[in-house]
Amino acid sequence: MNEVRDTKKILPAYWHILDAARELFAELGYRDTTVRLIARKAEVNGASVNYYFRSKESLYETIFSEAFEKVSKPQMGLVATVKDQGTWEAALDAWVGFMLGLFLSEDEESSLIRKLVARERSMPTQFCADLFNSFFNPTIDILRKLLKMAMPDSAPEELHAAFVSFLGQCTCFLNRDPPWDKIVVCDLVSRQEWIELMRRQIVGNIKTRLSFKTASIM
Amino acid sequence: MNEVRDTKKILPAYWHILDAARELFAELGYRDTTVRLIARKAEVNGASVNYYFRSKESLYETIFSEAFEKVSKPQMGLVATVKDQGTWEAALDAWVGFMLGLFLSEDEESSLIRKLVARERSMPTQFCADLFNSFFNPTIDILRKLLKMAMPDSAPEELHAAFVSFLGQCTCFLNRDPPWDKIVVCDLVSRQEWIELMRRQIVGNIKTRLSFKTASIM
DNA sequence: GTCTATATGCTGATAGAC
DNA sequence: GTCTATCAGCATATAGAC
Repeated sequence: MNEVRDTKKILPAYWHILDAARELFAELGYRDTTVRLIARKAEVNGASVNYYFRSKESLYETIFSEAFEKVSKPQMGLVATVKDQGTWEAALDAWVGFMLGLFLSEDEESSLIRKLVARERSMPTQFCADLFNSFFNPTIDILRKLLKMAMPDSAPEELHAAFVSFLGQCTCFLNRDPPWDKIVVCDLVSRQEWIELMRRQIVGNIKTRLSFKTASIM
Repeated sequence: MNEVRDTKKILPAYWHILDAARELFAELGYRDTTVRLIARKAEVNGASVNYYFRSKESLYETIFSEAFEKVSKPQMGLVATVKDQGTWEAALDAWVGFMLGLFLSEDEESSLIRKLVARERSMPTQFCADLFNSFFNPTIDILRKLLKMAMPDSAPEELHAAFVSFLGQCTCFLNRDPPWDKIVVCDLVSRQEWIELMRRQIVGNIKTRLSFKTASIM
């Protein structure tokens, strides 16, 4: 930790570049972010970017892996929830809450993740495979398991339909460039209340359907 | 009609450019599609592209408006369904079926629309506003009306949550660049069966919830 | 109408002075 | 470590020969 702080004092340019690049890659995507733009925003010389980071590509990789390294920890907590809890309901609540928190929160870390995932979804770079292996696949595998617990007697294609339904409702918050932001966010309530409302909406769908089924049998 | 065919004979280069550009814009997006690529694919000289179409931008506009002009007609049919039908159920079925058909069908016309919308959602061009005015806003306004009919006593934010839920489940099929395609499509059934399955999944959610509510009151 | 040649500008990256 | 100057490459677009 002290190491990091010391380096910040010794190499301010390095950190300025990293901060500027993070913001620009998130805002404009890999393609439209130029080395010159990064240098100007970081208030350093253009050549410094390639001096500290070998290339634009390697700079992106640094920012990319750093961002998803942070998020893999709370996600592992979700796996624990599944194992400890006998029922799927609480775990499903936690899973949807985790995803909505990641894609709807406004804090810097969540916003960065959301924007990077959104960019990789519509214009994948060579690092998209890493995103899948280290973050996305493990996360959605949890959802698959939970749905299998919730709907043990359903056909594979029905399980998959429920899976896509959940995923679609969570990932629709990824793209929020204007004018699309007007559609998926809600000005009527606070952001935190909106997350809660959507969580109840998404999880409520399956809960109601399953309890309805059970009620019909009885 | 004969006019068009005659022009195709007289100006084959014009149509070759249009065909090549349509495919490339859909596949690579506006930014990554270059005039040189279009010319090479159309097997014409590079200067011809700017000769027939004033600029790359104006060529994109031609393809863009042409694509969404075609799709506005069946969408108007949906408005008629809402007015004729006393109930919201059939109209909601039709609405979701229309969206899924547009975003999950493999025919050229649907694929083009889907890819253009996907590109405009993640990296909007100056024509994104047109897309909203002529196609997207009218279409989702129908959904808003239908949900208001289905849930007349719900609070505005609850209506909006249901709205986002529907939209999310339909729009998750927009981005299908590998490896994301593996997630939202289903190899277990035919594409047409998958559309039907998802339609029942999406509409079934709200139907069950509402009938459950009604059953609880009784 | 179709071609070659070229203008102009931006990209990532680097060589070499200080 | 930081700067200026510059490279090679590709972008859109156009002028002018044929």
